[in-house]
Amino acid sequence: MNLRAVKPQHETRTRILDAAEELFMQHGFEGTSMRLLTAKAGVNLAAVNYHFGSKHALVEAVFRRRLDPMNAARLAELDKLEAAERAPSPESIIRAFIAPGLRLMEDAKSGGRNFVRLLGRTYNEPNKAVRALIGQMYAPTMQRYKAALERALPQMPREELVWRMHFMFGTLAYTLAATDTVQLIAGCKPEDRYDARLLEERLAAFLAAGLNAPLKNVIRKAA
Amino acid sequence: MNLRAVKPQHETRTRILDAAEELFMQHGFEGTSMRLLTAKAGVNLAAVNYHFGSKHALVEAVFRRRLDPMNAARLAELDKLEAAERAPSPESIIRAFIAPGLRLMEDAKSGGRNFVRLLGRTYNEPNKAVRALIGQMYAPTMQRYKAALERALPQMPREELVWRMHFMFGTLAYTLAATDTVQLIAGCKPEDRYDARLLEERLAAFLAAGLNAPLKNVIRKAA
DNA sequence: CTAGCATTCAAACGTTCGTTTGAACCGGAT
DNA sequence: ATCCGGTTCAAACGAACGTTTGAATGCTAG
Repeated sequence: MNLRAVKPQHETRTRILDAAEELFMQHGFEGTSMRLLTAKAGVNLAAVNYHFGSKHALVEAVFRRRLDPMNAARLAELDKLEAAERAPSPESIIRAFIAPGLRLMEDAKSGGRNFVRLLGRTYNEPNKAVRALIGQMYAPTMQRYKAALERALPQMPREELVWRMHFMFGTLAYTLAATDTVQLIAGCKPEDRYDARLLEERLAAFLAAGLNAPLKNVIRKAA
Repeated sequence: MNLRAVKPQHETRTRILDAAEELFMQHGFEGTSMRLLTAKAGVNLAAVNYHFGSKHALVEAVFRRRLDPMNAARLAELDKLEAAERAPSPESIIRAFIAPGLRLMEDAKSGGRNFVRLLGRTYNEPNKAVRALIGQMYAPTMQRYKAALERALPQMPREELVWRMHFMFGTLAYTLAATDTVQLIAGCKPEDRYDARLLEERLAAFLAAGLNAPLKNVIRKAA
């Protein structure tokens, strides 16, 4: 009954998702028309509505395909970390969070890099529905990491920690998006742009230092 | 001859710019139609094309109105700093850079806050023309700050500095955009959300620590 | 008072958008 | 051979888009 199902099952779906990933990254959601998208995917114009129902549902599917495994990986890394040591350092927690994203970035062939850049962009997406979608997909992961960091930094005021997590999130988002705006300051070797190992070292060093920054004026004024 | 020019000169232009600032922030460029925009501004549909020429030219004008003075302020602050002390600290340079943006954020009445959030979003704007526009507006400022930081951190490899500036830029952009995505980690007192003094302390502490992070593994691997 | 100019206005332009439709197509089961 | 559910296809839908047009309007200068 499902001999066909083995090979080309949902092949059209996949082709659409891949094309959408790339085009959404390049032109944004509203900037990508169904005609351009279906042409790139090599499928009929009506295929998106047939397989996904609507353009918005396609957007949701694009994120769900990658984001669910990615957040699962983040939680798994944190589980592993907390099982290994009783009190993981802030830096190791940071690494657990950023590693899955960077891993996806290295994967250029299957489109992971496209998705990572798309994701970086979408943190600042104007469209409310899209932002809400991302927010609810991230919520469980963020809660667990927040709790882990609170345990790792018991002396830090909760409010300050929230802000520093916010800052970290911004750094990661902007770095992953890695638009050509980077050229503003330019000067890095292009071949290093996508070296995830190197980037992880750089990010982890920067973020860990920022997260552990002395509290100085902050404490007094926040009180 | 220009009695009219004194009071309502270009009043329509200003109304359009203000409305565009707010709507672009809320819905993005492509998500904001001319009809919605002109309705909000209380002007005729054709007014945008009459006064600005096209929608894209309006986008450019929106940025130019705020960005040119803001970058001028950044350069002025750096001038003042370098005149006052022979070797300004990295943190003081950071403060000089972020202060003009934060100052704009405090100004809720004249729409400065709208613009700051719009700007934060636009660093990751998919539209190539818009990104190029922003890039060229920022280029001179970035060059001067890069040079200043190189002088303040002579021991840091140029390439590493570029990355850390990149990280800083991301943090700032994300923080200014301050979408409701912040709610992800939530927990901060709402009234503090727009306290620029407090936010400057938090940002400066975080960024200075990140910028000064120990080089550790980075140096070896980058070499 | 009137001629001239910048501005505003309602209406329409042609294009492109996301979506829908109904027929055509294709294996596998009856 | 026949039917059938799942899928693809060309064509069309109405709506919304950015822009253009040409007449109306209001002010200023002569």
